Amino acid sequence: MTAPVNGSARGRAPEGYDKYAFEPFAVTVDLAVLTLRAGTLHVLLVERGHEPYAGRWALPGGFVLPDESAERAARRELAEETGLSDVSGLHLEQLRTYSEPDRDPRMRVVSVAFAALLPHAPEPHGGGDAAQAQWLRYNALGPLAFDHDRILADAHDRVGAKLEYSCIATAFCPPEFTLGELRQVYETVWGTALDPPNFRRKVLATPGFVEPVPGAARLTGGRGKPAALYRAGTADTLHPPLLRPTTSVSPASPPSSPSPSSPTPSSPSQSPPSPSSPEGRPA
Amino acid sequence: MTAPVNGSARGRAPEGYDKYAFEPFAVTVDLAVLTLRAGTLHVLLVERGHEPYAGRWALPGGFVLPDESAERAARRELAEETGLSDVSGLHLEQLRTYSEPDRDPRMRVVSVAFAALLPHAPEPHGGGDAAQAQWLRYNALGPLAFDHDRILADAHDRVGAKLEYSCIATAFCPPEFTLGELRQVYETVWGTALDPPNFRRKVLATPGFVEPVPGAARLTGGRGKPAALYRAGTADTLHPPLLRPTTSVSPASPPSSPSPSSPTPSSPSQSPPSPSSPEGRPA
DNA sequence: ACAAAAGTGTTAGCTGTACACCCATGG
DNA sequence: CCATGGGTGTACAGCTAACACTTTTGT
Repeated sequence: MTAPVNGSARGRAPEGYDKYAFEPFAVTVDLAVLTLRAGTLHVLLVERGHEPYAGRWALPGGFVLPDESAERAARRELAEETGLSDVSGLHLEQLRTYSEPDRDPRMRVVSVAFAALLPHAPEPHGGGDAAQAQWLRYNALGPLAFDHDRILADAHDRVGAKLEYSCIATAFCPPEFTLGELRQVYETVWGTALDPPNFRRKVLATPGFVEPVPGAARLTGGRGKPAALYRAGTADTLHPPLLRPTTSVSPASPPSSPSPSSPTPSSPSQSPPSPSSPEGRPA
Repeated sequence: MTAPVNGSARGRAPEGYDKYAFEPFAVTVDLAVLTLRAGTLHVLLVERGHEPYAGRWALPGGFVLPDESAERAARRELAEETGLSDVSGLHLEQLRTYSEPDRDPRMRVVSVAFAALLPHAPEPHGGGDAAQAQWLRYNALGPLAFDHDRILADAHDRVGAKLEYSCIATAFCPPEFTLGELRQVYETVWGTALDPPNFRRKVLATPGFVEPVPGAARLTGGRGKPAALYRAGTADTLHPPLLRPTTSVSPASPPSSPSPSSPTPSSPSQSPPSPSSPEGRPA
């Protein structure tokens, strides 16, 4: 049901029932804003200036206003926090809703969490207010405020899982990018090295994943042969999926990371690997 | 942020701010309770007795109470609606949260949707109240109340996707089941026929998916050779995944259903195939 | 005896993986 | 001219898909 049909109110479903009959719930959004800076995963965090958790880092977010959906609220907050003008094209994904009664000691706060993926990282808004916002390395985080550790870990899991079977990797890339940059997205989020030739073939074999920039455009990231440029395609799903390596070891096997690039996808204060989260294709 | 740090309230984050400063939000849960009856997918629905949408079928659900999480509320509602005594072992999965401001004409209702998977279908509670609850065939539904069509379609997508890479199929089966019954879960939800020998091998090759019931137990579903019985294993992920057939046709290709069993997985009044939903591994 | 479902075996074709190799550029 | 990264080719392992075939029951 959508409204007044629950255990006690069942069947009495009034027309204009008392809106204030129940203890009020605050509905907020929390954003896990992820980007790649210098080849490592970064998260946008704000420093809390007040109790509870004064001085701790927390995910940006805020109240859902009376006339907007959670998605709209998330996009508005994203624009405010990052200072970006057009947030409309950015990838925003609803993670899940966190509703434990004691997650905020002050009152009942139900929070709809989102993951946002940004191409390049503009310096955060640093709005005139007290709270400072900053990009921090995902791998070097202390415990966050509230249950934001768990939310962030869930966001990382979800993004990692979606890389396997969707095209969201391009959401981390600028409008034009090389296949090497695209591969770095996978390697950074997964914390594993990928075989460049095979990665290239996989991506190009998927119809709408990327499309070449026709002009013999090229660009260099330093030394080496100039790479061709690509734009994000129209497809949003990957067939067949691009599975993580290290996979297929069925029995127990801790996250042995034979990756030479990133040390380990160690989450900040990673709550359990969240096999219980409502998504997150393990692998 | 979890509470008072949003655009306008940023930085002022008071200790005991006015709980009633905002228009109140009602927080509810909606349940898409799925089960298999006679080889077809069924959904638990309640008939609305009042406006809006009087006479229409709707998903069961209700308010989240002040001291419980959405998950707890969902499980409580599930117990109430199905009349089952121990709902603790049943598979419950948070889908996503629906928060469009106009989704309920009476007031602002934010609803956390869940999908529940039941093994066998007890006749619904049919509690003494006015609203009657009933199992209805998923393929023969008229438009539901509110945005419940979309929620139900999202639930179906999610369950279909999770069958590919998780072991939730056993959640539809009784404690002991045959591999034929397990295969029927896949065939019914996906609307496609699977090759029994290959399905068998896939399942048995996955370590923790199912485990044989040691006693030379067997059971018959009618004619044919008696089948061995299995119990659900401890694993919750499938490696490698059990992908849907009809897959791998990359370009446009409407849901051509070459399935001899189910006619088509046609959703009730299926909103767009929801490539936009926050999960749902297409295929 | 026949139909139906369980279960075993076998094989052709595809895909992923690993790795060798060539190309173009900066230092 | 060497290191570095882009890009191509190729061969082997493993898996999937398709289907033939045997087993065991009910009618």
